[in-house]
Amino acid sequence: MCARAGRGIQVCVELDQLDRAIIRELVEDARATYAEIGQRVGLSAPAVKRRVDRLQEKGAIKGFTVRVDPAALGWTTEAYVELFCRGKTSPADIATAVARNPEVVSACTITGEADALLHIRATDMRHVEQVIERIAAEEFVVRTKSSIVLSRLVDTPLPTS
Amino acid sequence: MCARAGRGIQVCVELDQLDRAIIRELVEDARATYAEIGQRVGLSAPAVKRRVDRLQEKGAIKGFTVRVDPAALGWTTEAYVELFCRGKTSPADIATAVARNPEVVSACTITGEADALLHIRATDMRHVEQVIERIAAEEFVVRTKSSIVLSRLVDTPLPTS
DNA sequence: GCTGAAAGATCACGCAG
DNA sequence: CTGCGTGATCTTTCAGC
Repeated sequence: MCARAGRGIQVCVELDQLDRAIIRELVEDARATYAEIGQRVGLSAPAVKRRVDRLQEKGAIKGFTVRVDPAALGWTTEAYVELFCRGKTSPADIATAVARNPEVVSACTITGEADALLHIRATDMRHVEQVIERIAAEEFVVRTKSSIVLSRLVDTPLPTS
Repeated sequence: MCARAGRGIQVCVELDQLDRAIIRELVEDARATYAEIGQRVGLSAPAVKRRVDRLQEKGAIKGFTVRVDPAALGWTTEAYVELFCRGKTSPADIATAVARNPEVVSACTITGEADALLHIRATDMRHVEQVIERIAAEEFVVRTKSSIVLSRLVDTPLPTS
């Protein structure tokens, strides 16, 4: 994933400072015009477009989307669920089981006592309960441990530095 | 946040099916043209734009961004950290402390044994350790419990239903 | 990086439920 | 009275060079 740049400095997929500046701008406002972005980072509009296209081809930019307020769409309740699985459960098993539940917005295998951690968004507490029940019913799940989110303090897709 | 609609049915900030369809399209590709979105949802381009503007004013749409591959930017390591705080620690205290660390991409107070759960993105394991140390050094933090992410299975901003 | 042709955004206006 | 569609105009994109 990471390659060695000309000067011998470790750089990830060859992103220079201009690429990073462009991405910063796009994270802020992905509908800004190329001319506007170019002005901020010191490039012409076509140059910005070429770099954005290249970043998309390289996979650094995976697409453009909209920042939505979950509450406005009715997703007012969220929970984190630790999954304790039996002996030989593969990440793939967990992935397929979890993929059947659209309410699971994030899932990963982790170190520690639990095997996986899920992040669930639901419409209300009853809905959360239903999702947890459905997941707990999977044959490889031994036990679950849930934490309801009381208040969200931070939510950004990436570190802002 | 939620208001009562004409017929007495509970609707969140008055989003109808067309608004939801438009948001679905924008989540998929926020750089799609209004004409293209209009074609998919059965509206003209100006009508789509008007609705998008209105959704932004209402706060349902908070902005447009780019989906970035964290690994491409060097954020290859992630961890979840449970925070155990002393007696009377307010969410605001946690928020301000956590805000000093850009590596914390998500933070919330939760039910259960721990008081808060943080999601950290870092460049490597040493970096994770540094961030945890810095947070653990906060005066109100009694103890932390960390889980390193082994492999990410799911990562979407919102439920896809 | 610049330029020109093609495409999209945006606005005012007229019209329907 | 709110909301959609149409057509004119202005801006942006994008492929030459």
